[in-house]
Amino acid sequence: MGTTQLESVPEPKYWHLKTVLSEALDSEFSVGEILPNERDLAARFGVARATLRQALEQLELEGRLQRRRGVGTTVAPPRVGVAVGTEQHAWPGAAGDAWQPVDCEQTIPPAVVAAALDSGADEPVHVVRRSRMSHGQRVATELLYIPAASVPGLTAIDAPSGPARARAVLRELQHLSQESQDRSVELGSARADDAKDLDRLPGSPVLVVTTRFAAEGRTAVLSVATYRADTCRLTFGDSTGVEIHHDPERQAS
Amino acid sequence: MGTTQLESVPEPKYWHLKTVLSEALDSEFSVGEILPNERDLAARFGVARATLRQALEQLELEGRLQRRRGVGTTVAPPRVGVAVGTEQHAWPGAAGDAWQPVDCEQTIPPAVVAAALDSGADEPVHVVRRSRMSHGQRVATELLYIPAASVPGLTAIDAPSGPARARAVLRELQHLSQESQDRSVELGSARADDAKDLDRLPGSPVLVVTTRFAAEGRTAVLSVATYRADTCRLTFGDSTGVEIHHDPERQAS
DNA sequence: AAGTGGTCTAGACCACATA
DNA sequence: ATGTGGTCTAGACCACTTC
Repeated sequence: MGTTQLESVPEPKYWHLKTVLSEALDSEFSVGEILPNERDLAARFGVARATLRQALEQLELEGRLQRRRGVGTTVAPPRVGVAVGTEQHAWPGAAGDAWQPVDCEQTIPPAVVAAALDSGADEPVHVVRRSRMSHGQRVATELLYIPAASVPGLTAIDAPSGPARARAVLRELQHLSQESQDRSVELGSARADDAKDLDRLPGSPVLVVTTRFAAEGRTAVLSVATYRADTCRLTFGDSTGVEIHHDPERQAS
Repeated sequence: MGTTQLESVPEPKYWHLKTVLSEALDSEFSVGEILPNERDLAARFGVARATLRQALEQLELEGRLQRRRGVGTTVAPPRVGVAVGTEQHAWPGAAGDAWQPVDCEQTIPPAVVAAALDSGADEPVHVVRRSRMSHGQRVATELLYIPAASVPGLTAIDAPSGPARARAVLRELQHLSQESQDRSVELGSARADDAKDLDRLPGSPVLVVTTRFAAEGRTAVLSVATYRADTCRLTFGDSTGVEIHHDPERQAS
């Protein structure tokens, strides 16, 4: 065929825009620098603001940009690696883990959680809330579901709620001997309360890490940890993790 | 306070819409069923189509819906758990792994990859492309970057490219003795070629699993695997993984 | 040809942060 | 008060699948 292949599959404007912006970020901007506002940027590229926003959204999803209402759009630092797989046979709350107890209450868990705990559906459990900092920033919140059977020695002498209670529950947990732990990671969107903790808007993308700790043949603890997907790279395994980000579309030649 | 708290923080329409739809999906629809089209749905809820789409986008992100251009919107099955952390000290291509070699070529890697391989920036490497099926569906594509030094016994007698070549490279890899492997997981958006492999549109959310395999004190293989974030739940560790999805916003009472 | 989801426009108003 | 990003509208046209 002697004919020239001219854009038989024209790429969407926002996609092209994203590529252009991405290259500009690499070459002309430095971390923390603020970009022109959306209206100006849209005008500069000759597109509607909604189209420009579609490109910005993807760049934010990829961790290249950070947008804050009322403030502006800034160039994001590279994602921070947060270790998830380390403490192999330790319980939550073991010495030196990265989490900070926030609160604790005793309630009936959601149906899906009760099922995973294979406890009765109406059985109340301890729910410990913790948060995790990294590089001076809140990167995750966690809910720990702990059946009463997992902390038999727990007394009522401590405060019925609050950080002190949370620490008491976790302390009691250390007495169990752990058999195994299963972990899974999936994409989710932040619930209202998690979003608030993470300083994001509700619905922002998060990585949900669900861990089930087993002891004495049953599920002793269920942890649901919610990490900011825009700023976090979850690392597993032996060492500190690889650092590969935003693969350029084309290979260097 | 005797006053009634009336929506001092009114939630966005699309957020409320998402909640309503989510509940409808739980109670009134079954997996695979097709929803009314976007124009009808928008009219039914009295919102603009763009607003309705914002709700649908989030539900798709959470793996509750599947949308296909020209076809319609269907209720998605629960996410499939795909094991990522199993073969602890095995190389890619070891007997019984879940991957299928697709192609192989020898090129200069992107700069970020070259850096992670700590090889010279202009050093060509073998790039093996593989794909992974699960439950009859393509769930991931992978690029393996393998420096020539990692496969010293490789001969040129096989085809210079194609699946046969890929298998030859992987076979050669098994001779090395592995020291460690690091893994990390982060959110990304599908590049054009990956999107095609995964039967998604470019830019759709993916989970990028980067694994570095070490041998003889250096990086022997770098794997960048791209999983469909809408359909996959990545599982690690001892067993098959927990199954918790779409936590209802409020706890059961 | 008809129907679907995907892209795009040119506006408007709102919530939030900052000065 | 001003400026930012976030939400929302009512259209239009395009790409794709199916009939």
